[in-house]
Amino acid sequence: MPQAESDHSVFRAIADPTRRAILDRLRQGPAPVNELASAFSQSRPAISKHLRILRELRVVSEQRHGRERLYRLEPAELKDVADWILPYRDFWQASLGNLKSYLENE
Amino acid sequence: MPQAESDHSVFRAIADPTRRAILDRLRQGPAPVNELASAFSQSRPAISKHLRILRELRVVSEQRHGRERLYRLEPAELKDVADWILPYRDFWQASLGNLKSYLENE
DNA sequence: ATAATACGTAACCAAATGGATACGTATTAT
DNA sequence: ATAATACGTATCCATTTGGTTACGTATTAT
Repeated sequence: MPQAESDHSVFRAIADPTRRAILDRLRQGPAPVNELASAFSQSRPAISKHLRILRELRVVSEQRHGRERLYRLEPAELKDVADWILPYRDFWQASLGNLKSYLENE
Repeated sequence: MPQAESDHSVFRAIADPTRRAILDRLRQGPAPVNELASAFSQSRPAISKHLRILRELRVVSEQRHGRERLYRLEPAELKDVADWILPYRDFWQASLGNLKSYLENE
């Protein structure tokens, strides 16, 4: 039964490099779809699909403005990622500490 | 030309919930494959494939010990994720700040 | 009223993903 | 020497992913 339980977490959202780039761009402020599409040398529908995924996971919000749709960063959901990664921090800090000790020939 | 440039970043590695669970388990110490496999109700080869991906991205290391292979967490590469997410922190803190102001009826 | 613009969606497709089963190999137990 | 154990890998398969082109619709410009 090949079924991956279709993970709809924000981890999937940021797995794609294009979506990460979109989010990075949106950190500098909201943008309409065309601007994003022209920035990433992909077709506009492709970007639309990425935006749909980000929308459904609440990582961005859409605000219609005339015939444009402004996409805005909604970083709250990204906190899940930060929370997940936090405990690992101790580990690589420990590793760096060990390396430091080693280099200092302690 | 459907080619996603086959992203081999650590973001792909942690996109899968099983792999995240494996990493979470390894935070408590190294483990042989069978222990991991039995923990996740998947076939052992499936876990082996996940471990291969984590190995190739240097998120875990393998240490042969007799006929067992101990897998150990190597969290250094996860730092990329932490570094990427860091700038977003300002955003959701700002959002929380706004919410706080709003609730305090400022 | 008509044309142009700014999107979303549908349909389609190749490649990647994630799983299973079958098999091979090195190491330990008997 | 033989059997059991602990893996990795090969092969296969269904589903998902990420892209395309074609098309429809709402809004603005002429």
